[in-house]
Amino acid sequence: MSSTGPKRPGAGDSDASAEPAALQPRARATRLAILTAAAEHFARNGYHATSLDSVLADSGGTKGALYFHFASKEALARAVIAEMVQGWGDLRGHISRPGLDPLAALLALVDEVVRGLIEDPIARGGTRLLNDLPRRARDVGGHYGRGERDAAALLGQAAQAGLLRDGIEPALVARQIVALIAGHRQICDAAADRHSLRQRVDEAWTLLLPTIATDAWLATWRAAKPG
Amino acid sequence: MSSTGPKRPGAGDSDASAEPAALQPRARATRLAILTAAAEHFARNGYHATSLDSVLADSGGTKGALYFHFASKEALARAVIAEMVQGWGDLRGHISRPGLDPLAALLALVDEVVRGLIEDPIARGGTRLLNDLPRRARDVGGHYGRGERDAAALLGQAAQAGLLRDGIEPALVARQIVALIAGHRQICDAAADRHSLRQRVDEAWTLLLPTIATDAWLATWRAAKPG
DNA sequence: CATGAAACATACCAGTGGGTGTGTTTGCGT
DNA sequence: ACGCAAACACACCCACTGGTATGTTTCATG
Repeated sequence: MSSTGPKRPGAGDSDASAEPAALQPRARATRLAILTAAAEHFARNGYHATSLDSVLADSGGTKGALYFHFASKEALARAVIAEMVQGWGDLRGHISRPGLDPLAALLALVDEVVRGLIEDPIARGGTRLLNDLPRRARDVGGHYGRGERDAAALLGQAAQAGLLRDGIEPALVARQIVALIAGHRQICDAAADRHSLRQRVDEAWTLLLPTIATDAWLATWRAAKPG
Repeated sequence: MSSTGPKRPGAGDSDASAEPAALQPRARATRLAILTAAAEHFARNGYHATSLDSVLADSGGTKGALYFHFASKEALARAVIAEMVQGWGDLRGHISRPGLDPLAALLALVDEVVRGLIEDPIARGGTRLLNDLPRRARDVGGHYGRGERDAAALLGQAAQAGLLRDGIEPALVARQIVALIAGHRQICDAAADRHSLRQRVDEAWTLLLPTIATDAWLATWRAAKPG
């Protein structure tokens, strides 16, 4: 009971992601192992159906290691989401290439997101947690809203660059794109066939792009895309 | 242990929905009360976070009543899904009005589905269960696939009636429509604002319909729709 | 090499929740 | 009225799980 013990990073105050950044390399490795194993279990069985014991069995860690790094199961889940969000943030810089118009950048961004939703356990677990976590524990609507704003920003730049048809509202289209991805991911997940996500999103683009983009942009795009 | 007891409808064989249809009116009432309360809890907290004690407290029933009608918690959840699916089946007949072209019928069908996703606890709980239920317990991809086939059928009729533009593939568009609805529902649910679902789906139509429907159909549609 | 904190390991606890066994009421046929 | 099954009520069980308390190892630092 005495508070003479060391202030453990996970059991600290109530902020979501402290990340003391003073972790020894071994600690970072075990933390990542637990986080990844947890994300995989969350992606497969959801939040409540995932037991910490099973996660620890897969990760090779123990209860002590877990509760040293994370204050609770909920904090562990939030850490998975935070890791996913950070990955999406890093993705922005990874996309920007010179000579890439805003619309093509949006295409590339979505492609990377889809890639993560298929391959990356963190992204797969995180997206599922957005719906499985109890309401108070998830930043309500914040993550989807951010995706919508990011897409709307790129679409706004595309509109100013004259790449979009007249009357196309960036915010509206952005909402549809995010919903499309979320919906297809959900359907693929329900069918246990997440690899078909790429094809479904490609089909969505073939239907959506002629609606929003100018003929000139479509011509250059069709000329540039493989196949 | 002796098998002299009555064969209880829920605890019967392994088929999903026996529905003995010989239930006394009181039994049907309690069954529906439990089913509805369970659907509400499933919709709010998901499958695993829902305790049978809490739904029984809400429904007024007891463990005895529950396990008389349903063999297990999983069977209860499957019954909610089955009820939702049956409601969607009945919806087909409820839509068909004379003088309604296939495309308008699709619009009406989607509108009724959206209405159910906002108001009907069975539909709200059932859709959530499609993702929360363990994989073996949910008809993998069957329900979404059926929605896609239904939409594709109506779009096929619309194409044959000359209501769609050239080059529009019914199956492809149907997949996008189902994904759109599923995605928007998911986003609205995450934001705890399910009433905005109608507006979001309306926005999707304003973006999608000009792409797939002929100008003639759009003219009559814009003339007929309120507002 | 001593020392204290960081980074784990292990045994254990207490609440919870799905499921069961048995008793009790309701309703229907005769 | 009587019997019997349907339809429920209630007490109980126990496996499981998140969390904790305490002991043990690793590592940086002087």
